[in-house]
Amino acid sequence: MTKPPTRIQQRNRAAILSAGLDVFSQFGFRGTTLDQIAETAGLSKPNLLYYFPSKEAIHAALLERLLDTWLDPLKALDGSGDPIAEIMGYAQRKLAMSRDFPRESRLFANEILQGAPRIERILQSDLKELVDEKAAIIQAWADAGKIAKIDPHHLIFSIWALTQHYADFDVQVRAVLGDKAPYDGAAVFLESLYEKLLRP
Amino acid sequence: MTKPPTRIQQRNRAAILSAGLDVFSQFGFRGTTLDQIAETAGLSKPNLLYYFPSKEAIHAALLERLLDTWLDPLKALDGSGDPIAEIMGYAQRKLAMSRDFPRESRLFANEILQGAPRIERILQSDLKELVDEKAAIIQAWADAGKIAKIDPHHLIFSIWALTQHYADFDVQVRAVLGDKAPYDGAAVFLESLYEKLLRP
DNA sequence: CCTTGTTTTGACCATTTGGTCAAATGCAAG
DNA sequence: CTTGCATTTGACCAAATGGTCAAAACAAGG
Repeated sequence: MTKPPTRIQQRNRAAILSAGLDVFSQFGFRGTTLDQIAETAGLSKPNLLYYFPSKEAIHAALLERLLDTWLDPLKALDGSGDPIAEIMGYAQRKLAMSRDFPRESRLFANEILQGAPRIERILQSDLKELVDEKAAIIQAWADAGKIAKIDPHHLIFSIWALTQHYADFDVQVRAVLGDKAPYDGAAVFLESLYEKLLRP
Repeated sequence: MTKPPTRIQQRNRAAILSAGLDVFSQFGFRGTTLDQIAETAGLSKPNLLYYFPSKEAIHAALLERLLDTWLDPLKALDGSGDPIAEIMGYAQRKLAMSRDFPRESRLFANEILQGAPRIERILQSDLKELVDEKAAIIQAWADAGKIAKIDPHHLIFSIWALTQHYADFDVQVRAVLGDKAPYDGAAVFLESLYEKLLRP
């Protein structure tokens, strides 16, 4: 029986994960040092390693937590709902995740950029399975004439690309937009884009 | 007067830049080691440093070469051409760059993800200027009723996001698509998407 | 084949990095 | 206040890392 974590454990583990998210999402696994995480978390390096056995373990914990929630918006896409509203809702939920959890988005992006060594399996099994399932729903909608005929896989890719872009390329977006806030304009743009793309 | 490079110099500098592109584009600046580059280039580490004075210098040379060509497709967008064909052409050129130069795309993505420390200035000056100029052209087309009324900046972002996604998230795309080739489907999808989005 | 400049390398160095450990400190229940 | 466990830390280590340097190997023209 594992003992329940003390208050100190909860606080420090949370601080480490948040610090790790900060640093890993910016520099990737190999570009991140334990000292960086320790300093960001406000702990000494040996103290870090009292809570997590290794750099790998921190990274793994973050990835696991991420994968748990990352696909929720897609899972929520409901085959019995209104097609256009469902897809639109998915895109907007995903955009909200970019706005509210940009570090998570960048952590994921970094992992994929590096060839996804730690999650390739999951991509090929769980992710592919989920996407294929939802793509079939979208295909059925298209076949029934409820939405326009488009490739459902590329439709899903387009939602990923368009929404994550605002988190992953944040610096570039802000450099180009100056001081204008990105997300309101993005929401309007996406709404209009998918409205026109999906209308049969 | 600087001496012309010998054949050996040309060959080795090219090998180093190609190796650096391989490694930097995968692991980012901090995640990359000189030994990795040296091994990929088939040279010893001191020999590497005979051709480039430092890791920084290799990275800087790559970024400079990249920025030179990266914006060419957008520069080619012609205000006096046919609006829809021009934008469509830009999207397809950009998609071709993702297909033909995925390492360059990932090098850029890595740099932006890390906060663009080495190119933020350029983004804020040159890139913003270019984008604003082309956005004005697109805005004029919209005002004249030649294309639909959409936010030109977000339109440009959408082209970046949709095309670079296939290079930067290559692993994920292939995991989901299985063995189907991504780029033909992507080209068709983009064509249809922008056709519908832009038609007034 | 000799000279001169180019290219390559083995040995080396200081710093950084991931990680260990024994000892010290903090803390809460009895 | 003490005892026992949780927490923290300073000192340390081996390996990796970016980089240097003098000497060796090589190439080409005279």
